[in-house]
Amino acid sequence: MSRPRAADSASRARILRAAAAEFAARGYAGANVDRIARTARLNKAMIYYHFTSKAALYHEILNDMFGAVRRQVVEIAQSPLNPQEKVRRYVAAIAGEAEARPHFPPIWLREIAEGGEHIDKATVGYVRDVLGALSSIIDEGVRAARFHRVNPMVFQGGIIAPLMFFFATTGLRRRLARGGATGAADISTGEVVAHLQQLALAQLEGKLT
Amino acid sequence: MSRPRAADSASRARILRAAAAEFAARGYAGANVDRIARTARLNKAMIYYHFTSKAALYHEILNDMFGAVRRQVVEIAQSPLNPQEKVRRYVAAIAGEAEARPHFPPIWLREIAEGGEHIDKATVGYVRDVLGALSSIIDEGVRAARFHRVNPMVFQGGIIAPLMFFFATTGLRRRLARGGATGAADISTGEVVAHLQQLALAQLEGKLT
DNA sequence: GTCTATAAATAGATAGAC
DNA sequence: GTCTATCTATTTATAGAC
Repeated sequence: MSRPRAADSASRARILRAAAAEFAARGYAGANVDRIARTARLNKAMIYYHFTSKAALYHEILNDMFGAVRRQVVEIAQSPLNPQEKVRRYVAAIAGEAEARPHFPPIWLREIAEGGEHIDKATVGYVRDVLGALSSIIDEGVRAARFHRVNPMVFQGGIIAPLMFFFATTGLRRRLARGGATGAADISTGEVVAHLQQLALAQLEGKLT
Repeated sequence: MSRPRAADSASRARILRAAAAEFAARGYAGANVDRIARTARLNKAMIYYHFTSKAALYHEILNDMFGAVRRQVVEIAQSPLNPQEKVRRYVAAIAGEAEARPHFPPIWLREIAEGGEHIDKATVGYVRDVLGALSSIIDEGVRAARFHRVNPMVFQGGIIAPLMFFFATTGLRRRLARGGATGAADISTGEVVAHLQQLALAQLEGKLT
């Protein structure tokens, strides 16, 4: 049998963990396969035993991220909750999946910066489904006369971009605070999520005008 | 005299333009000095004639970006406008400087992703001043009993992150639209700026609760 | 100021032993 | 499954001619 046993999967998992950290810290081009191997307490050849290439390794990490978000968001959209509650959970779900993966926010930010250079068809599908689920939640609220119609892309950007910004800047904000910047210090995840939930609902309920 | 004449400055400027585009597209680690030289219609040696290193070249671009934002924002904070108008102009100023430099949003997003790895003391100073100016605008509004007090960092993140997201995703959004995503198509800069101005003021004026 | 040529280091990927 | 050794290509940086 060629299927990996427990010990094999363990080293494969170590590679994935090490690679996620490396891609997050240095980006795709800056990531070093040899360093990934050392972090995983293995050698370079093992990476090419488990994965076809540096690119394939990266895609696996990318699709785990976007796949996890899609799963959560589609489930929320199909649930029997009311539209307001769905929006709150939508925000919390993205925050939750990002917080569960320290590499998520940096990799997400870099992909946006590259214009989605490494985004393959599978990833495009995930993003399409996430935006589709969001659209259906908004539609449901509009039909129930509780929401105003908003552009899903503008709405989504207003939520996910600040979220990724805050998760990714934890270290930088500390540094800025030491450099004399006001109010850059620690803000809790809960505060930011609550704030963005409120902001999201205020937009949908037309409280801005 | 060793000061460059017109022709010299022209090639220096071409290097800076080419480098900005390269760093934006591929990130610091991914940027290739030889490709920068070719884009600038020069050769690699000329880059090391005008700049001490790849890192020095990058810092010059970074500090031009953050310096421009600081100049604008400090001027707005010190102007005799009312606090609401200052907030509107604050949002528009960041959008304006970003739009004037196509490399600005991608480089900004990448720096956030790296936790400000390439941010030197000069850059930290710029960011500190920008947050300081924002804080003074908020304080002014609070004293005039027009604004509620908000955390400047949370507030700033809610504005600049969506702005950079939208500028950086122009190409990607078209691709997602072709891939079947709803509402991902073209949204104008004016719309996004107006939306974020409204969102900013709604927060400060306590319209969210 | 601008070029060619090259040094010196680094990195993705593979061969082949165990 | 795991390793060492190595090939090959790329890349930052510099020497030196014009």
